Amino acid sequence: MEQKFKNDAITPRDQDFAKWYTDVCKKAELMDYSDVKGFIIYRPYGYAIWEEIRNYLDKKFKETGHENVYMPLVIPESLFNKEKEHVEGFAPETLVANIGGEKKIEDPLIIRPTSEVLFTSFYARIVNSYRDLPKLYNQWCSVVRWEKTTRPFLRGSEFLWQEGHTLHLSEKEAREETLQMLDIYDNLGRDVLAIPFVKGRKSEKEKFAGALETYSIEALMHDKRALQSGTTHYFGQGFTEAFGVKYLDKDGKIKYPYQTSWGVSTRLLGAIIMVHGDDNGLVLPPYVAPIQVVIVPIRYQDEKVKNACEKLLKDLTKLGIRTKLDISDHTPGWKFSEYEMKGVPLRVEIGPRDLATNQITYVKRVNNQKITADLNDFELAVPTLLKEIHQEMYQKALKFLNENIYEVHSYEELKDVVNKGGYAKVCWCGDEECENKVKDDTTATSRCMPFEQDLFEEKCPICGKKAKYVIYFAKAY
RNA sequence: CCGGAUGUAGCGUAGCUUGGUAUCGCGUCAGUUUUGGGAACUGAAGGCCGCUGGUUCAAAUCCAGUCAUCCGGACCA
Repeated sequence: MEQKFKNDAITPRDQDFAKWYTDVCKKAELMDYSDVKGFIIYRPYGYAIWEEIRNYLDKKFKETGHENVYMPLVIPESLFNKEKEHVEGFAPETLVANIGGEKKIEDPLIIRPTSEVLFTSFYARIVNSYRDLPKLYNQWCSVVRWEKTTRPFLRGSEFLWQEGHTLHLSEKEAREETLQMLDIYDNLGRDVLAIPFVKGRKSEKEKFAGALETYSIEALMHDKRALQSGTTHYFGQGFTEAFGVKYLDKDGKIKYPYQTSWGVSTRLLGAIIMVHGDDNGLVLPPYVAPIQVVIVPIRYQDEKVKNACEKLLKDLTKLGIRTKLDISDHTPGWKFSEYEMKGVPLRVEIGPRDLATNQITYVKRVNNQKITADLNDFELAVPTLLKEIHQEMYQKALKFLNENIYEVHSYEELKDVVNKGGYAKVCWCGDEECENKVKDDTTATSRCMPFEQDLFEEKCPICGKKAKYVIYFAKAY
């Protein structure tokens, strides 16, 4: 049996994690490669996951007063060059168009790697009065970064994301916005993706080009490497001054607004795969799963089975549960494996044997637990099981995260932790030199400084100077 | 961008050393019997051997270049 299906088997997760990852991406039909390096095809099953994330976030954004807009794909190079730090951060990875029709374009067009300058230059034209603020804009789009090393979802030359860009009257309000959006991302993990994050502020070295402060949520993958999963930035007035965004305030003075930006991308799909997946393939958290429940009939030609399946499909769909009834010619065993690989959270088996006692069999993808229950109780049972599955997945991931955070007290310990994987929680002096040293010695980088700054050591274990911040170091994607 | 590996049907592969028109399995299609953990039999279809150029009477095979993917490093969401 095992021999027979060797060809399309997924590489075992702990044998070769990278290969396992790409196997899952392709075999669960999330994506495919295109003809251009780093540009992937989002297949319906993968794209649907992104749509669920988008639906959830879009609702949250609107609830907090944001509006969607759409900005152009291209930025004139001359405009892009206006903010020095920002340009220096992105210049090495831009794709530039300089031919239009058959003529050379004198001011070449940069395919947006992010849209700070587009938003800011637009804001410069529409913001004149304190009455025009705040401006709370967001856009769903794709951006292009000319990456050297690419991997599906984790690092692409083009990726899908949302980018929020806001302007505020006061520093306080802008800082609150930055943290509010970070919380929305954190809640997305907790309530939808079943992914717990480590969150906090980035060091000077790791913050976004042009930002005064960057915050991030960081997930821990199964191979114990960190994945930056979302960022929010506080810009202060750097961009608004550079682009001349100014308004006349109540007091008759000309002022510059305070700015933020924030984004999450299709990289989250990578996080879902690498946090929850196992040797049988994908394991999807119920609230983003394109198919939440799959009904596998056994002996579909049996009238009783057919009727029960069709009724259940109809009733569950009516309840708003994304349900699929697979009546294809494959054997039940094939279907079991197929939907396990595709990570469907809950499977329902209906056969003559079940129906004889008016029962159905539920199987949870996350732990393969089988539950036999009365057919008529589905209305309560299915939503309850989905919720349970979500909780179990979250708790499992949380346990894994907590087991892989280590407070370290010496440099040897720090190196040890990051080398074997996981977060080293360090009392750090704040000097970039120490970050560089860790990176040189281990390739690990600082991830973020948690909001709870309970220093547990006097001295920085890297240099021996006075410790100022609690910070996480880890090897990251 | 640097180092290593790979590219033959939808997938996994044989053939390459020593040039002669491509092997096998899975999948696909048709039919029959099947169906509680990846069904069986019979028959059929499916190939610019990644791409471009060179050597040769002849290239999957030899040579050069190029593109893509994977792994490791440097760089970044």
